[in-house]
Amino acid sequence: MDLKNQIAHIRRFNRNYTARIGLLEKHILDSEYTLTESRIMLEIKERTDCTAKDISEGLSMDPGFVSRTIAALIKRNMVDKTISVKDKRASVLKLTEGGRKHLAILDERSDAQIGGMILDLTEKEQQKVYESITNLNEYLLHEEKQDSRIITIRNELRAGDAGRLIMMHGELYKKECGYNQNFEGYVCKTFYDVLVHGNSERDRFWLAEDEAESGIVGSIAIVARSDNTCQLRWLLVLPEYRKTGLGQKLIREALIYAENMGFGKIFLETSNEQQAAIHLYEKYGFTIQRTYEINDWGKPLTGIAMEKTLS
Amino acid sequence: MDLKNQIAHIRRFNRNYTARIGLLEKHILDSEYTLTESRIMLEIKERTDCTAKDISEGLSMDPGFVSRTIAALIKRNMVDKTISVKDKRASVLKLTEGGRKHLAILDERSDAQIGGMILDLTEKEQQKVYESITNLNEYLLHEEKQDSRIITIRNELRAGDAGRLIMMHGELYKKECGYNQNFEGYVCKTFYDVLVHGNSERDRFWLAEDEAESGIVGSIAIVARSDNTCQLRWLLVLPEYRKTGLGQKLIREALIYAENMGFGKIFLETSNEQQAAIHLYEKYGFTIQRTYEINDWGKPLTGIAMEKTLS
DNA sequence: TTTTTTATTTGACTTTGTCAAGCAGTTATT
DNA sequence: AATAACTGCTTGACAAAGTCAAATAAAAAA
Repeated sequence: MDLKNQIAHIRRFNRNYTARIGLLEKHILDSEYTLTESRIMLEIKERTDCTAKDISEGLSMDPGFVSRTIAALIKRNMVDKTISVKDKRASVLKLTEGGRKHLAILDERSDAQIGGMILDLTEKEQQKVYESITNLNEYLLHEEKQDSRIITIRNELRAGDAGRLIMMHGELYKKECGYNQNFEGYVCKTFYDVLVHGNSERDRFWLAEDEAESGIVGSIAIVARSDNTCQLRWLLVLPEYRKTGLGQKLIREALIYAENMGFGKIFLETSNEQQAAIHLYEKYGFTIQRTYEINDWGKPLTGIAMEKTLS
Repeated sequence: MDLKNQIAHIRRFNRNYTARIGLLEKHILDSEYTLTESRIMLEIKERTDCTAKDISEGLSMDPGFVSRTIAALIKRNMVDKTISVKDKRASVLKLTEGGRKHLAILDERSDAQIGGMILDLTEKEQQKVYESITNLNEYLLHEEKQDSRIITIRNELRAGDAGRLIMMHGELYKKECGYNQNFEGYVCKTFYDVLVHGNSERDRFWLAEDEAESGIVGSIAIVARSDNTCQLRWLLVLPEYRKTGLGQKLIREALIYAENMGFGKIFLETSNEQQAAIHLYEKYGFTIQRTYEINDWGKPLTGIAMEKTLS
């Protein structure tokens, strides 16, 4: 991607977007209070213990201008001012009941406008808009991604999921362990086995998805291997989602299911490089049964078979 | 995804982004000419046969104000005005040499600013920014995606590619033909075969990528099946990229490679539902050798084996 | 304590934007 | 063709928004 091209693309977007948003904002905020007054009230509402300085810095306005505008708002009984306890030069600004009411009206109108922009989009398009905005927030504005990610887990395996899980395995194990494409090929085989020769009544997948992003962020599955024995497979959690308890949650779900389905034994296979996972498995009652050599994945590895008796 | 939440997300972005961009713009455009003057000159530059009305509408400014500002620009020799041939009330505005020079300087500065915003991003992040902006352009501003998509074809199969191709096959054939997951499982098997048991010297992949989007948009591969015979596999072009000649290009690349590698015969397998593909294959010299039943993919299909002799 | 810095205010501006009236040319209607 | 309605632009009179410099009083640093 050509840098020059990219810059032009961004600039064009900036011009159009700011024009559009500016117009909307103007249309909405311009009521009996001027745009600037409304913006200042908004700022007061958003900040705790807001001072005049906060506003002039936050909205990059002239301090004198801010001072005057606030004075006018106080006169019109939209804002209250009390001298700060910490610093007797400064005053803490608060909205009055009237100020809050006014903003509530603007809020509603603004919500309606934005709502109108995304209402006729399909769910998928809305998702894309959300993700795009998150990206720009992160990369252009350097805003922290808020941490309140909502992860949902679904059981149904949909078209493309198998491929995506293979892709995730291939990419991740390449990146983190340096495995070669034999490994991805091997994962293909495991999915072939379960999709074509599996037992759809007893096999089950758990796929974790982040509500704010498209795609799978974590997975696990139970595959029946005999009447009494099942295998735990494809435990994977994307790096960004580790240390959140997601891995444990997936294992717990899988174990509960395995017990409920009446399996007496559950086993899994991993390698000596997956120490974090092994500890997790041990925590949930798996013990190492045997080890073996793996030489196909680009470097010598020790395969580890673990097992747990179910009640 | 909660609508209320989404709206709040967008609004927060709007506020921050317009504030940021507005500040940048102000800083840059505010030279010896005021922001408004520069913006008007920009508008004149962008439009062909720009009139005062175009500007007042395009930038949503008061006609009177525009008139005065233009008069000032004319006086300072940045803009020329000639009475329109079509309408003697209106005047066509053009930039003078000086106007163009001035804008060129601003352009450079603006480019530098935007460049600064994306310079310390990784290639992948830049790609994400580009895509995000394209999305917002399309979904929020309803700008047409420009059609000048640049498609590049690479030969190297990277980690995750196999999984992605399986995913694409699974999703697409489900959506377009209603195939079930046995099909995706079957595709897994084919990738297992080539990744683990294939001949990396003779097998080859062509993966088409859109420069402006991440991910693969089309694929094809040659797999050696004997010394003399190879198979054409995984021809796929995403719906949005069809009718662009991409499919043909992929086939041609593959055929040229097959000939150069000294294969005497090339064959492929498809089904009766892939009529468009079959026509393409026939166009490139493939003929139907035999047909057979396929009953595993969710509905009865006729498998079709095609073959072509290579010189 | 003295000096410097900081948060705000005030006065004197300039720039930007708005509104209404008017003029000359264009289009529509009778 | 004559009239009316409309349109693109201009102008005057204002109002709003924003800037700059100086002043004040409290806080922080030397």
